[in-house]
Amino acid sequence: MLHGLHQPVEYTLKRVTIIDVARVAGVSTQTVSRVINNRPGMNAATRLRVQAVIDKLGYEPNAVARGLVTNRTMTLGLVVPDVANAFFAEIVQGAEDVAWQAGYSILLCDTREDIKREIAALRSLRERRVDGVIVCSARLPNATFWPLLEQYGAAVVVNRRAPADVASSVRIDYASGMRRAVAHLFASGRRNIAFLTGLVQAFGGRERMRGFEAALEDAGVVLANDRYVSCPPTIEGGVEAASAALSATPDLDALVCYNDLVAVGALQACASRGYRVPEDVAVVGCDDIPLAALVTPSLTTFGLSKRDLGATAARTLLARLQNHDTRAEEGVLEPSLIVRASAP
Amino acid sequence: MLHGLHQPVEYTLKRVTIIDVARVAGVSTQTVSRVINNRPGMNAATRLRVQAVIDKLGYEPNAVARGLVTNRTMTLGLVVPDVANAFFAEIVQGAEDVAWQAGYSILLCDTREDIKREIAALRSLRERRVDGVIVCSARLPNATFWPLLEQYGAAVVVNRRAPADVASSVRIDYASGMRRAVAHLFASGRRNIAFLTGLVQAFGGRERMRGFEAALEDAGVVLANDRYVSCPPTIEGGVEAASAALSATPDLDALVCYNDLVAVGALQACASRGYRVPEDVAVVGCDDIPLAALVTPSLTTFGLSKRDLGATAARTLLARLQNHDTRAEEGVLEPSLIVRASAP
DNA sequence: CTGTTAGCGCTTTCAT
DNA sequence: ATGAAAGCGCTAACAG
Repeated sequence: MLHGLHQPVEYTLKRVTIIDVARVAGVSTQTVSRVINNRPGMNAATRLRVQAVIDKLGYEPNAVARGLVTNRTMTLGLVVPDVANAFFAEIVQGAEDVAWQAGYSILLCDTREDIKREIAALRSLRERRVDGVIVCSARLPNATFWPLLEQYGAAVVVNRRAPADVASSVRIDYASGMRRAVAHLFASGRRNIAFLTGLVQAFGGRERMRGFEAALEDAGVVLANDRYVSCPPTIEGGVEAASAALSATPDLDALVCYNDLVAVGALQACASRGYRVPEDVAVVGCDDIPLAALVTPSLTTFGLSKRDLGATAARTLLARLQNHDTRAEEGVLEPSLIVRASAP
Repeated sequence: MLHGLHQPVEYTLKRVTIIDVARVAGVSTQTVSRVINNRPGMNAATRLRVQAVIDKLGYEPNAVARGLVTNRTMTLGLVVPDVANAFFAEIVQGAEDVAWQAGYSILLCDTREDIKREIAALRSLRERRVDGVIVCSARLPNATFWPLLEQYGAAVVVNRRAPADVASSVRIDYASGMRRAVAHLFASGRRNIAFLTGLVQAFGGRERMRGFEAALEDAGVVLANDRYVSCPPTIEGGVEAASAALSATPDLDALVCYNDLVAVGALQACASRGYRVPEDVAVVGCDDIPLAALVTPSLTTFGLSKRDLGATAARTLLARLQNHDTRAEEGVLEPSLIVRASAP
């Protein structure tokens, strides 16, 4: 085959390597390596000459080859159950931002709330040799979750507890937030309250329950069992649970909701049954998603920046990576109460 | 150093390699490689024996080493301007899902609407040797965008045109959607309309404008210049632009909006100025984001599943990768008109 | 059906 | 301040 004559562009073009640069610059590959890694102790003129060749040839370091020898990929795994959910999308954004600033990239796995896929994702990320992982997983039982995390040199779980030898943890203090939200209700004279609990098996659900009961105890209030209604954490779930609660106790004066979606559903149920919010019934949500400010009446809720949560998780992971630090951190972030029209 | 006696667990544990498996199983590394890659034409007993050793040792293939030799990382780059925006979050989810099913992982870059970061992301993904990229970029000018894409063997751009030798393209037919939405307005007797255009420099803005003008021409309607009001693509932008339009033309009977956020803003402006929607003024949005169904009155809009859009982009990219196919594809997806209360 | 040899592109270690 | 040699863990190409 004759070279250079009407040769078609190859589909997989051979890329410029460190060897090409070294040859053209008349130095060893080692010297080129020193330049691209910005290592000190080099003749300034040599560095400039090599850099010029790099630019001329359009050389780009191969991160895969580098990863093989250094055993670091500068990549973090991020596992979320549903990126289309604004809650997780913002966590992703916060984590990606911090990682990016530190030179790390994010391998994203959306498990679609599927436990099988969560397990598979954790395995795939290990094969890809990520330097660490951030995992948002509410459903996987500890007994299978923790051994999976232990295989990582560095892991951070979000909104869940983990033993210090397994992973670091960054979470919202739902208990405290819920306690203050319910206290706010009592302070404004509400007594006849019900709790739309969501599904209580997960960490966040249990924490909210703890906070709710702490607030009751603070106020010396005791509630019948039918004031607790479990429901899917969705608008539809909220509609149904609120309807059930109002049927059981028609003179209810407040609905405490698992999250803002449930609260929006509660708003709709109140409207369709002729209850005015907040005059007849106060409604409080949880998480402070963007929608909370946009519905009518706007929602009293508590929460914090999910972007901060993701950023904190990433910073925790990077600290562990960069300090070659083995001890786990526990970050518990305090949410703030946002008082709007639904429970003034 | 004595081995095995109170030896502390190393921070970076030496992992099991294909060589370890080969030695324990009493075969060559090649045979192990054949097993982990499921290659046909092997003695079934050998395969089983090797597999048993793999399981016992907990061997996990090193994707980095594999990537170095095969020149394929089974990783796709995905660049979006803002994952916290539901529009892009759903695209990410659709793309991730398709990629995952095909055994590919997603390296996510959120550029935060920053052109510099977009360029840097495209470079970083190249260094990481992704097999292809999906890029959502509205702002980067063609003159800098296209050369960047050309460096990739396979690229897909979303909601933007690209020359066939640069990238494939998957986009929503905004022009057609807008044309039908405006026709719907005319059909219900509206004549006195204004267009809150967003910022027109980007592809989507120009396409919407094309569709809007086509609808005018279809109906034989001519509009004064002050019926076009540009605005940021946000709720606040919509409030201001709608206010301006209603001040300029108090007897307006319809507002066509760049997207649903602008339309929500228009709704708020109408309410605060005493216009009833849809009795006095009809409002139509674009994109059909989840919020569109939740506001009061609910929003007439057009759009399609963003998840599908992302999935289509990923499928287009994978087809190119898997068929070693060099030719670009053009996917133009037709949005559907969703008639709700704001423009019945 | 299985083994041997070579090498992917880079950094590490040790010389010079 | 620079270079030479070795090897990271794996697969491709060929041989047997």
